[in-house]
Amino acid sequence: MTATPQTSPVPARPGRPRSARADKAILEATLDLLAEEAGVAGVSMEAVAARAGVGKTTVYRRWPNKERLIVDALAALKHPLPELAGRSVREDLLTLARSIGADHTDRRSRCVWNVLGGFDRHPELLARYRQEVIEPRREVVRGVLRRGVATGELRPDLDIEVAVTMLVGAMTLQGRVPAPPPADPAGAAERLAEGVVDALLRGIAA
Amino acid sequence: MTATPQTSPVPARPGRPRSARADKAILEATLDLLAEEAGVAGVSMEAVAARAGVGKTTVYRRWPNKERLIVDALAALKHPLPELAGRSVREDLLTLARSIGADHTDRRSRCVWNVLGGFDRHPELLARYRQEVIEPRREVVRGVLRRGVATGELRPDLDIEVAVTMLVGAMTLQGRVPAPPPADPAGAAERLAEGVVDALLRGIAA
Amino acid sequence: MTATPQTSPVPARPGRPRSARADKAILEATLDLLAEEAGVAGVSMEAVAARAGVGKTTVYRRWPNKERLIVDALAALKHPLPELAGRSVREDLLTLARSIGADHTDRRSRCVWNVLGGFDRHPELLARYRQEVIEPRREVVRGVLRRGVATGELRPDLDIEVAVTMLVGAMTLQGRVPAPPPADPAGAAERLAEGVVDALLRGIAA
Amino acid sequence: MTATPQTSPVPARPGRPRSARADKAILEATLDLLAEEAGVAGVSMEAVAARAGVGKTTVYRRWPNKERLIVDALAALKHPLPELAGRSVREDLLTLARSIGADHTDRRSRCVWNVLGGFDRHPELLARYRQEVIEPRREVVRGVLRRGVATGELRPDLDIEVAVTMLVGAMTLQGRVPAPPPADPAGAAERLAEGVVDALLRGIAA
DNA sequence: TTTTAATCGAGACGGTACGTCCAGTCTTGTC
DNA sequence: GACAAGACTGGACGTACCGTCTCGATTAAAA
Repeated sequence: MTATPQTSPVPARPGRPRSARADKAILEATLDLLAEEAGVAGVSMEAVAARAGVGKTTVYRRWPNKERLIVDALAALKHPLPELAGRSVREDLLTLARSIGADHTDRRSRCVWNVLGGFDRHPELLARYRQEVIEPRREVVRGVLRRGVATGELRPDLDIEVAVTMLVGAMTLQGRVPAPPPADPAGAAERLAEGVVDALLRGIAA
Repeated sequence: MTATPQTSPVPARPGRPRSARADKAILEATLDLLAEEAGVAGVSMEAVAARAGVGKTTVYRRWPNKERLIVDALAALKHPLPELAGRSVREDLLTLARSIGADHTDRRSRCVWNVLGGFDRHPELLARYRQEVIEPRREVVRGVLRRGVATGELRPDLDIEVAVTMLVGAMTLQGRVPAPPPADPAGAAERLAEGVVDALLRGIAA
Repeated sequence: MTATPQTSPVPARPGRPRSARADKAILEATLDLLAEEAGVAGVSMEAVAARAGVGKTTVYRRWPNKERLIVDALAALKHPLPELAGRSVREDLLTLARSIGADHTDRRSRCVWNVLGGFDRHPELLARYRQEVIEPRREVVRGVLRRGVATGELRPDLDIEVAVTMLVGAMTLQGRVPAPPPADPAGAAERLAEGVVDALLRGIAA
Repeated sequence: MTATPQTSPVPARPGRPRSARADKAILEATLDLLAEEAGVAGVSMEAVAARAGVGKTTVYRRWPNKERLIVDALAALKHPLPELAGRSVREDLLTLARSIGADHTDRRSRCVWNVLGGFDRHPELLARYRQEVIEPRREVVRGVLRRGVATGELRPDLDIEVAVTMLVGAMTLQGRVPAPPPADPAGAAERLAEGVVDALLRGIAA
């Protein structure tokens, strides 16, 4: 039984409450700037504040520095986890592969990597990003694989972590390192997703 | 014995020749700074020049901007491509997986990603990096897979690009996204390499 | 006996009355900060409110801005006008010279000038300060001089304003412009007061 | 005999020399801003840099903070010491009184006080201003008085410091403290100068 | 006793300026 | 010419106050 209103343990902090509109405007502005040509480099606290129609103070009151702001903006950006049909391992993995692929294809999400890069100096930030954004996604994949092992669809001796990393790694890398991105990145991602899931399931050995 | 100045086919530009020592000192300084706690963020042209004991002019005479300098420094860092025994596909893939893993495990190489991130705005740089650093490595992997198909070790209908991406993606991601890196990253990388190659070869389906 | 509430011509506004303690605390805090090492520069409305244990609103409800607050604080600080014996012009002028000197010797009063400086932009403030603080003092000096003329102690053709300015100017300047202030500022002020009054009375010509 | 060029002990510092134009532009801009309606409060380092057409860095390279810059600007502003005829003490004192008066009448000089005020926290600045600007002027007055004593024009027992302070104090104060400044400040200053010198010479006693 | 209305503290708001740090360029004199 | 030194413009960084604006909680007199 939770506390009743009159005994609420969170008695509303004193002072003027923070503006929810400001919160939203700042995040929006950040994402906007991120999506423009300059990418992360185009995000400056001053620009964010200006575009959000907000004082710099208001930004700094909520986020202690640029990195933190960008991580939060990015976290707000991740596509929601997809619904899984649960009919077969193959179908579920395909759904997940597509979803992860989408997270790395669209204009704004691509720059997650830029930020992540700067995290060598902010280990606690990277940790937070991992915990809040990455792990939940990996966990879903793990769940599908575990279920597959249980139902006998997958090998009983499967190293789940390895399989997760292969799926996520392949979908993450796509469009980033290989030769000039194709004219039709979405189509390419789709084909890759299918290819990866099938290769993973059947193996590549003859 | 290299060509003496007077027989050089490049008839020796007038004025003082560029100092080879400066070139080296600058690259070294860049790598040093990269390896320090601040990572890429700690690399500023001023710091590089100062540490190299060189004027800023001298740096800018050779590299037009910070990104270019860092790419070149990083390129000098990549582990050389390993020798392949050629006895079996599995053995060769394992060798390659280890090598790629190593490229993303050690202190300095990790920050390649930071830089890559900033490349959305410098497509020609990303292209150059892909062409000079990444493609040669992918090509080696491709070669092994093609040979495997030819010898019948691998499925004849194998989608080689997909397989390359799975191998490289998995090894690239390792240690980056999953929960706090293990105490023994080198050992973990080794285990991952084996797991990935085997999963890739045999598939994960029952 | 002062007017009782019910006969008061100001029939007590509705709502909670202003706290007299707050008034005092704010003025005290201002003077405190003024007296600290940072001087006027150390007085910020936030610091005043904090030190007075009062909300910023409470300060701004009483004083419209920093200048006004500081003037009022300073006005509260001026030494009261001294009693004049009236036995001789010399004695009275000496008393006044000492009093004015004291106003410019002690730690907090010194900074009156700082504030006055900023008044070029607030002419109405300067006017108020002149009217409420300075003129009353000059008027006392004027009175003494007029009386001296009347009693025949001073020249009949004396330009009173000039004489006032000389006395006040000399005592105001002391300790401010000349080389490093003496170890014993009070003693120096005393000697200066005597010297000034005598030079003024007798002239410096042979 | 000073060092010849080739053995110069100041062998020209390495690097690009500082731009003399920038120096001048910055000082000009500062004085400009000082003279505008806002006075000292209108002088911000950003405004100075902008108006001087110069980067903020360039200002900060030369002056460590706003106070220092303003003092230097102000010092450059003082009217040059007047030539003294030397024919009589009265004439010379009158010349000096007028000069000092002028220093406190014109638009820009008035704000010297504002700045001086802020010096309680920068004792070394005040010291410098005293030494470089004020003392030279007092010294000239002292010289005239000493000469007067020597020629017998002034009392042999004259306390020179007191007389200096009276003259300087009176002329400094004029236009600052008394009731609203007259329509014709220059004329008023002239009349005050004469009145002060005469009162000083003859005394005010009957 | 219940309004009613101005007070209180706390603290968020949009701004402006501070003084610092780099990027990339330019300008010296020396080698 | 290249070199080291270092000045140049420009612009973002993160901090500190200004004067204004809500909040919820007192506090007294009026109803």
